[in-house]
Amino acid sequence: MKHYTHPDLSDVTLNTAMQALADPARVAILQAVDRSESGEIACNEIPLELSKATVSHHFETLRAAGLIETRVVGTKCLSSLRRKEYEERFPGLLDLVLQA
Amino acid sequence: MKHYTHPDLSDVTLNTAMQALADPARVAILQAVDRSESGEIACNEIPLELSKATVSHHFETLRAAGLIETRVVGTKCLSSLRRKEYEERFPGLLDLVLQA
DNA sequence: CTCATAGTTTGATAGGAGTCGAACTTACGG
DNA sequence: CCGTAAGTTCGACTCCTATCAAACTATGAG
Repeated sequence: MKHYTHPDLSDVTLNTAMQALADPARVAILQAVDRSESGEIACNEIPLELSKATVSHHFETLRAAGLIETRVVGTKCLSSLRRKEYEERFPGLLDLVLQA
Repeated sequence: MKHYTHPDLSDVTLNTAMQALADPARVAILQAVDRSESGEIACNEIPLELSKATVSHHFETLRAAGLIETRVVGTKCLSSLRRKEYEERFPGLLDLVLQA
């Protein structure tokens, strides 16, 4: 379907991270992924009343900020948190937003 | 000159905090305050090439996000970090941006 | 009192970001 | 092979934000 690119976290600046986390919709997505059974979630499983286009855009932003990684499964694409790597890059930050 | 209002940190949302920290100029201001000798800094002592109006606006944003507090001394207004309170409200967050 | 200094306020402007509908692409299922 | 479902891309629109110049306010210095 598409090959997603995931940045090396050493290339992600604090500013990029902050901008990605400065939108309530994106934080809600991260929390939804966190609370999901499998740790993975598809775009259309997001508990937000937003259009497909908008959700897709938010996922792209989160991906570019190194917060999530996405793999293709059939017609779906499942996203999960890059929890461990992110903790090393920005200690405490991800937990802060997940527990908000 | 003016009476500055400082929010109760329990009223500051994570989103407000993130938005305030999502601008490089504001992070630079926080770092400048942090690195200052006295722990306080005036608007015109900021190492940024921005107009007075813009700097004033950034200080207001930081104040509204509970990151700094400002006191009036003569014609100057000196701002300092609300370090301890912020650490209680959003553990690790301020240190993260100061050390970036 | 007068002037210079520090910040704020007020428009005004330009750029960016979130949003959507619609068209497109890819994959699975019958 | 055709239809449906999941995401992406594109173009357009709106709103928010960073920015500045200029006018204003208030304080201290001479």
